[in-house]
Amino acid sequence: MEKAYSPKEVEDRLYKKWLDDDNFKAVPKEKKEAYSIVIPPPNVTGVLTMGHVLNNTIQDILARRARQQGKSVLWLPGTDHAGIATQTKVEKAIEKMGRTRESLGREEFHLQACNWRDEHGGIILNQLKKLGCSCDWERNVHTLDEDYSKSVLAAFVKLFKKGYVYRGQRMVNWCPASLTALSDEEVIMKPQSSILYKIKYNILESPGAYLEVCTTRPETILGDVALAIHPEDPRWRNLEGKHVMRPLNPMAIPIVPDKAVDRDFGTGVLKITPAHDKLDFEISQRHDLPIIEILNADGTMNDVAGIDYAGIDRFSARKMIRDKLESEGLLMEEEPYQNNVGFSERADVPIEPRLSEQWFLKYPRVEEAKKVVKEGHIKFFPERWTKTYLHWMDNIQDWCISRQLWWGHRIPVWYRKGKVRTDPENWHVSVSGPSDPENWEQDEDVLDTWASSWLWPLATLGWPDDKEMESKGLNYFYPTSVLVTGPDIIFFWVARMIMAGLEFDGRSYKPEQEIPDYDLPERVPFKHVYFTGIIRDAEGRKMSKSLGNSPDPLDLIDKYGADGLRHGIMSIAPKGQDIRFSEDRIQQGRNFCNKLWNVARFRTMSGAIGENDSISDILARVKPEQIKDEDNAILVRLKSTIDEVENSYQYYEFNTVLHSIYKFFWNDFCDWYIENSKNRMKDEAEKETCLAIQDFCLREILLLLHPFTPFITEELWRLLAFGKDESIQFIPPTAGGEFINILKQAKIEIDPNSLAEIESIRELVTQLRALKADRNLSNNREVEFFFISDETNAALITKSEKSILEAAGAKSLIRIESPKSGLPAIVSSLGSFYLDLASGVNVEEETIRIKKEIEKLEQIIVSIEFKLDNEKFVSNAPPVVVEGARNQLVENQLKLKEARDILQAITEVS
RNA sequence: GGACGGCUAGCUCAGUUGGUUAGAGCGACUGGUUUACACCCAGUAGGUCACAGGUUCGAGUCCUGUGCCGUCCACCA
Repeated sequence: MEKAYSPKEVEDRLYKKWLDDDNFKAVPKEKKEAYSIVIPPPNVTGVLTMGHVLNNTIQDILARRARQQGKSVLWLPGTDHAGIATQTKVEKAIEKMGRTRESLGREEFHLQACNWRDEHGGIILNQLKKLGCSCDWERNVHTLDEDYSKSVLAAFVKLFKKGYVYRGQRMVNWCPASLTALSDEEVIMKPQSSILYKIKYNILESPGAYLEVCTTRPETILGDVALAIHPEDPRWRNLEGKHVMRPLNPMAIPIVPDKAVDRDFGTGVLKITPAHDKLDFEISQRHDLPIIEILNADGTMNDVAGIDYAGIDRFSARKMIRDKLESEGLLMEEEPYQNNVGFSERADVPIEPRLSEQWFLKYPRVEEAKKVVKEGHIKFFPERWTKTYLHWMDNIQDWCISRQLWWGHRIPVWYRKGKVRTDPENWHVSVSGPSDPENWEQDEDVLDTWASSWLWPLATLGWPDDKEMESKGLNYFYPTSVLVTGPDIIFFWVARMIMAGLEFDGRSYKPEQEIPDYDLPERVPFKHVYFTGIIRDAEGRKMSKSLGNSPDPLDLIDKYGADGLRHGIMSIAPKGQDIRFSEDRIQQGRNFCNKLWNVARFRTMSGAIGENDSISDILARVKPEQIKDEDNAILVRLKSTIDEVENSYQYYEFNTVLHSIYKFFWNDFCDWYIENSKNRMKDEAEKETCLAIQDFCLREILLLLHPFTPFITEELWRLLAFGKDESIQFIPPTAGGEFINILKQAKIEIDPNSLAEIESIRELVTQLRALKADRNLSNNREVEFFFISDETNAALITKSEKSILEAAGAKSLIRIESPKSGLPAIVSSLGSFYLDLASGVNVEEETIRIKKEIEKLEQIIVSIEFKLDNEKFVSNAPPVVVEGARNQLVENQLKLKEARDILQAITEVS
């Protein structure tokens, strides 16, 4: 074995072997419990980010843990076509070749996009393999696959037939860069520094009189059709029914009363531009006002805006209009103003509210979707996200599902050629299209990407095709066990999947029919949702490509190994809290692997590997009469570690799981047990038992660690010959509940008291080491200690003498009756210990040291006495606590006495 | 405006139902290569648990309020 662990070769070799052996293949087996996870599909053309690393490491841990526990595991991988994002990328690529989307035409563009996807796509899947992800790759699904597309269209058709899908002219969020409508969720509000302009509108009926109107968007004056005032605002009592002159493209427009106007904002007068503002549109509907569009789809002004502005970008036009208003004396005032402007999530440009003809979805099963989460058929981890979820569900709005893109699932609606499209009489809606296609033309739009991914758990398992569902095991694997995702897509994806899951599962309920309670748990798409934290950089900023603050995970794998990366990221991933990334932690992950490697290396150097095939083989090598306190203690700690791990998994507390294992492995096993065994193994009689206990612990450590660091654990599993040809992947760690029994079968009784004894020995050793280190004697192994203690402790010290001498680095421990004068000393729970110093002690320093100790002890004693003197404490606190306090008092009083004796002994010298 | 989260050692964070003297890793400092590991070992220093009240025998932990940081939702032109 090499001195340092080198992951590269091991990882590539083992991953290939796992694939060759079909270890990740999901097979429905009626007798086994199913465990299933569907991957949150990454963008097909995306590359791995730290967010993916976290998210997928968690899924892999869960999948591997389940596999160890003998469950039949499905981890289903796949990718998302990511409509806008991918189309934008492809358009840019085409642009470089001097072409445009339009010049290619729809079919050619689609072909190009597929080529581009096939070329750049799938990179991320290979990156996941590097990370060690145990997905069933044969089941890989892409949202634009033929079967998946059929599911998407089928869902649309079903919802249409139930009346949940409708077409209509509505105010939508329009992205002038991508030239498509967006859902509300795709709009991000950003605070902006704008200018609030106060503009003069002359009142026609009262010459000389005027109203002042505030706006941040003076260019929309061109589309004004009215001014609105609050009907109960006393300032404008006489204005109802009068008119003002529109300051640009002059025309008389009415003043209308509407309660939607906020009297307290600005001047209390609102200009109405129905075509370009949501509220204005609603007001215009109430007052039967005309709608004047002044913008083109791409955000430039149109012909209606007038010859001066046509074709000019909205922001340039704003400046021109501001100047024009000023020159005409209509600009009363302008002041800097902070307001929120909606931006397109993808294109990052201000969106335009725009009136357009779109497809909308009224969400199905909203009430049931709330119920399943409220009643715990779906559990969120951490639980607090349920509140966010329910709040959104309570305020749910219809979903604009059509996109004016070419990359996606084309809406399965056909219109009769030459007829009015708005009349449903002329529609054909089906998955396969009309039988006489020559008489029809298909809707040009595609569906929102989320309107395909909301079917992910169902469609990847073959829904709605009976044969597919059968072969893919929908009945067996659905509902999936857990969904692991970020809270940022709780509305985009999680909520929608829940509704889709409840609506479609093969059985049919009419829309008005409630799903019976007993059926709800069977229809949810997943039972648990684990929300990860968001990974931030050292400054706390969200990692993003544009900031360039995200490290490339492959570089990290290269430097630290996949196991190191996984270990590092999991050690800093608290439950649902944002994560501040630092490469140091990944380095620690690598260091951990190296430590593991070396302890195994030490094991192979300590003696031949014996029968290690199974627990009983290992334990058969133990000679019960050779079991020492150290063995007892490490076994007790191993048991409690297993218990802690089992418990933490219940709550998805991965960093706690890892921390428990880490502490046991590093602090207890390596730093104490192994160090101690070096001495013990010199004795041939003890050696065999000691090695067997080492092997038993190592075996369990590897098993516990395997989900986190799969490669190195598998490698060592083979090197240490645990299980002849069997992979570690399918072996469960010893269950906490079985632990004692398994030892009993090997005739090993573990003594729980030994742990406390060993702990006090370890504590003593630490104090003795410090006693030496403070006098610059760390390296001197020839020192002698004198000690004073009672019979019980003296017996314990004698029993462990060899360990103590070895660990503390000393020649002898000599029991004495009374304090030694002139020697530095410490007070431990096992008695007071004096360091025999040949050269004289620095009395002054020693005095300060021991006085400090005395002071500390006195403080402790005072606080305990104070507590015990309080009758309310004695009568109210649980007896265990009171008893504990009394014991402490006695113990510390004893220590205090010893400390005072030491002080006296020192001062006697001087 | 509403909701949620965070504030504990220089840094990053643990601290599960209130109960010993508040912990870990990193960093700092001191000392160490006797054959597992310097990606290591031993030791030291470092904390008014954001602040103010309250409940309690007892509060980092529960309650109320305040401040700062962050996220989400809504949005007034």
